Amino acid sequence: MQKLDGVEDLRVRRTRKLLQQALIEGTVEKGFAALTVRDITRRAMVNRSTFYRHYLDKYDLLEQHLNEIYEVLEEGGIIGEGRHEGIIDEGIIELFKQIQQFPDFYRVMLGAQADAFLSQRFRQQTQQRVLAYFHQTFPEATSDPDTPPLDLKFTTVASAGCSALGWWLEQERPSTPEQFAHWLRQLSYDISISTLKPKK
Amino acid sequence: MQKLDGVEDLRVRRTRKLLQQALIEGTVEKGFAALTVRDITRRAMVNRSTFYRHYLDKYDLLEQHLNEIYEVLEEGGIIGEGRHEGIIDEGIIELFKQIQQFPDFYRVMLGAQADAFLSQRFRQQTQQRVLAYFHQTFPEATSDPDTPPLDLKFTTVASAGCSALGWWLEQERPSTPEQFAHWLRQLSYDISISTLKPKK
DNA sequence: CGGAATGTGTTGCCTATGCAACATGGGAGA
DNA sequence: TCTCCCATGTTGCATAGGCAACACATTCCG
Repeated sequence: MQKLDGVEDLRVRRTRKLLQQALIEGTVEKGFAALTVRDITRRAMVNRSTFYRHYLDKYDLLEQHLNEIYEVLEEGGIIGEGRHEGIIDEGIIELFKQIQQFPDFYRVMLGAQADAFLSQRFRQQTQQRVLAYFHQTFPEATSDPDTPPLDLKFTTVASAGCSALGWWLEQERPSTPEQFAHWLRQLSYDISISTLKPKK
Repeated sequence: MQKLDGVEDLRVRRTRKLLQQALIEGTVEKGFAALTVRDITRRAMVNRSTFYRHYLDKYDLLEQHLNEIYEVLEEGGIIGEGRHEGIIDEGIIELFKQIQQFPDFYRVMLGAQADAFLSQRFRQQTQQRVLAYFHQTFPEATSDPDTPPLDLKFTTVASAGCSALGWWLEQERPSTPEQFAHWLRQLSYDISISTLKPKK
């Protein structure tokens, strides 16, 4: 429906935002599994039939919400077009500042009381994106035959990043984004990136 | 437009709620005076022209929001039809529980950094309502000629109640609604109500 | 077992809202 | 002073979304 300009209509953006918000809040309250489409639409003050004009079901809503989150990150130059160092230092710092904009979202995705389904989904997506990002950035990279395969390294980095993020979100007195980015860089750089030879 | 059933349309309720919410948040951020209709509608994700389908201007929005808040309180039996003791103990306790549902609202109305205009408006409205309530509840009440006139007493109670509420909202470790209601009862009861002779 | 209750998807019609354009007015700066 | 800019209100037309009703699947309970 209205693929092209429909996205620009204020009503469309508002409806989708309300539904996504209700998805997160609802998951916090009763968990993703127990959440019905009715619950979501009631909370969002959106008619149930309207839900189906945008999404196939609650899984589709989740999926699209994830995608839009990633788009925000990519537009911010955090993943994707950015410079290579970008993802290591300034990029990660930017990421964390972004995260502080959506605290509920990330808490449900990664925090201590994260929803099981959402958390798994998020990590899967993140792994895929990180893999794609590295393959695009270092298209012909190779690693020493003695070391683990590249994909294993990337996957490990992505997973470690998610877990570290979850830990960070739960700290009482969180360290600064800068400090945390530095730690994360140390943790991940040696695992995988140091052995790469960027083709550029 | 659509006075009767229009109120029931989900879109209408949603739009009004979003605008009222944006009013409060916007006031917190930059103050009521500096807030423009554009600011409000942008934040609420509502078209500016739609704003004027519901409200005359930002003052009208504020006025109607106040009225709806009071309606909620009255529906809850806190003011109005309630028993006389209602407003003194159980009623006040209920009121405070209600208040904890709209923390932002009351903080802007009464808290330490309250907006000057909103705060004044709210106190005015509250005084009027309290006056009307007492006159309706004790239609023929009289007071000792040596003591201050009834209206002065009522006004004082209303004002004191607002200030006490503001104080309560700013406490780090807020006392329970029950405890606070008890204090407030002691403060206000002797001022005015103790000398009344309810007609009913 | 059988029925009541509840959730999921879907459809057609009506309406609230978005959008674009306009006139108006006030404030800031050359 | 004369612009330029921005906020306010207002309007006509296009459309997203509300509502009601439906068929169907499911759970639950006597």
